Amino acid sequence: MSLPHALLGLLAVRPSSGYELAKAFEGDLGRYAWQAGHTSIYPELGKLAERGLVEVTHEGPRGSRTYAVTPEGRDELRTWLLTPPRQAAKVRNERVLRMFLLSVLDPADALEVLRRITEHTAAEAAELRRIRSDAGPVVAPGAEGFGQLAAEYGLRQYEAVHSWALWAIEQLESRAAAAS
Amino acid sequence: MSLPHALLGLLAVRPSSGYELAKAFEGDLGRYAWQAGHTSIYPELGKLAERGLVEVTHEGPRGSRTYAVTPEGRDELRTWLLTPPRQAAKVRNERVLRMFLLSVLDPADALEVLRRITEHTAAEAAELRRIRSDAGPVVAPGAEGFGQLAAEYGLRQYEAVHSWALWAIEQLESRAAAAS
DNA sequence: GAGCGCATGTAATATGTTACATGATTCA
DNA sequence: TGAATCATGTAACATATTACATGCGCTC
Repeated sequence: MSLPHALLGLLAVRPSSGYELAKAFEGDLGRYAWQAGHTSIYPELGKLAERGLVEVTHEGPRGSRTYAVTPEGRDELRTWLLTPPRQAAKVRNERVLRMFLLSVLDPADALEVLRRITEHTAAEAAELRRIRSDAGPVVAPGAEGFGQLAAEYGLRQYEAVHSWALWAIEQLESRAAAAS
Repeated sequence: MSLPHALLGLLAVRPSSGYELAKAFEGDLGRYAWQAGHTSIYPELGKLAERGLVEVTHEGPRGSRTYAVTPEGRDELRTWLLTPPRQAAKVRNERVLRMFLLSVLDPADALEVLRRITEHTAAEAAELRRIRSDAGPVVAPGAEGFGQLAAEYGLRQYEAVHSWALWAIEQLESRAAAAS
């Protein structure tokens, strides 16, 4: 259960309201690492506050409450990040599941899906490269670290899947040739 | 909710008992794509059987029941695989979450974790390459497709994370140099 | 003042995890 | 015959999703 740590991490970057945290999960975070909706975030913030790991530092308009990590919360987060997970963390990724199950389709269908994957991953990677070159070299020390980490991860991710799909297509085609 | 489709997919490769399916999730599948324990598998098999997507084809010793996909189940699986997910599938991956949150640690701690990541991913990738070369070229057409897909995916995955971690280390070090 | 986005929440339902529970078969 | 593994399941608890619900504040 990593939601509390995800929240501590986001709040360690910048104090935020539950609403802002929910937005964060819709971006790169939810795309590559962890997702959560506001209906799980609000109760979890309550629990973290009870445990003294976060606190409300500001109340704004429309009943908004800005939370920040406490020193205890920062300790907890640091310990969690520095302690290697005892067991290889398991994963839930529907995209990858779909990829693996392609082998049960007949070759024509599988090829069709694999081609879609190569197109999609190429487009996403190109977009990330474009953004990166627009942004220019990273200078601001410490700032924006999070988004940069995510973007570079995403780029390598799409490249890896792209290369995998090309390999899979080649396999399928060479098998088809061998069978004929 | 992808568990039913994961089960249909596994059973489409080969009819199996709930116990065998549970084992499958402990391997590459659970490592890269989707995890599930036996306590969710057994009830789900029951539901799939009720919906007519799988059926018991054999009862063995120790009360074991072998399930197989029905034609309806195969249709359902094919439709699911060929229909692109309307919305970008979200992800739950604790390892990636940990990677992204590294930016909240102080540089010395972050570097330590990043070095561990480079070592770990290099070792895993090397292991996968070793297995691949042991296995020799893939010849059996159709057979073993699943494990091969997973192994090649895993290899590219570890290479991607390795390269990402090296990039992140470089970033951190150049920032440290700029700040001094 | 109408509509949109901000901002928070609860309730019902579904799903997943942990702990508990049982018994058969195989192999040393 | 004792231990390990096969094989299935239930119950209690934790967590996540979906639907519902409310109201403020800003902008046109």
